[in-house]
Amino acid sequence: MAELIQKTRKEHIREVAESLFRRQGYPATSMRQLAGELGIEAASVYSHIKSKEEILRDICFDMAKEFFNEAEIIQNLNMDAESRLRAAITAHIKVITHNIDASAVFFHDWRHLSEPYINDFRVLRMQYQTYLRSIIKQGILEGVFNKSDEKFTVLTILSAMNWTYEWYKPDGKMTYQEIANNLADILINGLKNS
Amino acid sequence: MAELIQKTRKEHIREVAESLFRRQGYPATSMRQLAGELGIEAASVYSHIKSKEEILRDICFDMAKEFFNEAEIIQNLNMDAESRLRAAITAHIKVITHNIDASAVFFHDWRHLSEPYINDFRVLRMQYQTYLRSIIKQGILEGVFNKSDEKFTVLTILSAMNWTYEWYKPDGKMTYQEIANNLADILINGLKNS
DNA sequence: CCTACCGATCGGTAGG
DNA sequence: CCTACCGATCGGTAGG
Repeated sequence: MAELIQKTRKEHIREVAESLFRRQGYPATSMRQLAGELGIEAASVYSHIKSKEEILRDICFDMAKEFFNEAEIIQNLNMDAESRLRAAITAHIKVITHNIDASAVFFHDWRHLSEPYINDFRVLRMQYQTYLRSIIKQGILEGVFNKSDEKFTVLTILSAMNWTYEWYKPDGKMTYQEIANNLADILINGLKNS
Repeated sequence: MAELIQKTRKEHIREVAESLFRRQGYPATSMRQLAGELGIEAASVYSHIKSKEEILRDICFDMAKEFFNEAEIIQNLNMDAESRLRAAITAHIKVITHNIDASAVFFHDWRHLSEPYINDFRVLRMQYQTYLRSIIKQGILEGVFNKSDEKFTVLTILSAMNWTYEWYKPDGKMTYQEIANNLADILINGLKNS
């Protein structure tokens, strides 16, 4: 029971932190401000967390986990490259739009992690690029994607997807599926052999 | 002469600040650290600038000016939509890659501007989107781009372009023209009526 | 461009 | 979860 309450409180801290970090960035957000929005004293926050960076760490690595969970599902399905890329884009946009504050922190503030965490983070990033690259490679083998620079292609796909957190509004007129499909239309069409 | 020296020193401060802000972000960079890299005392920096935020302001609005200078040239040329979009992408990538540190600050740290500057900044951003949108509209009128959501299309183009500062290396194997052309190939091909 | 310094605020701890 | 507090550091100023 005590554990249940503590977990809920910690999740609350996490949510408020995500919102503050998103709006102001990690370094510009103080523990006093975080505590203020929670309605407690700054020192009290430390009953639930070890340090300010622990919060950032949790946000960054939990987000990474979300992306990889989706990636693993897609990798284990039997699909042609075009369908797989569309599925990968949809899954990626789903994770971003369903965790919009955490996504902003994930993309912006990972560089404020200290060693060795920042290095672990960079490794995960590379692995995710490798996953996307395998889809592009499959498409080239299938003869459906043109043979442009694979690394550049992956970076372009990531670029187009990752900026979504900057403008996506949960109550906007586009659902995440519509965003993903439009994005997939442009990117897949753009990569196709004509 | 005194003015010339002062101007050079101010530019030096600006360059070092761009590099530090890029690596650490604006809030996480202290004036003492900036002074340290310049080889002077923190208090001495204030002989050349009024405040820390003034440096950020100069970086952000000078970058905006660069983007708009290019945009104005392109708007005044007589071109079909496809060529105009390619020119716009090339110009945009040129500005980013030629000011790689300042670009990172521009995209990351504008939100640490105070009023009224942050609002001015947002207005400029909207104007730039309107400019890109006019190109998309032209393309739809010409029947070369498909009739998808214009706002979304513009945001996608900006997304794909703006992430470049994250991975571009001046000594990498791709020139900025190659990046721009590859990007234009994917985006224009992706937007085309088939 | 420096020394000397300001008030404010930072992340975090001790001890209850 | 609080009071009381720590040493460190912040952006910036006075006065030369």
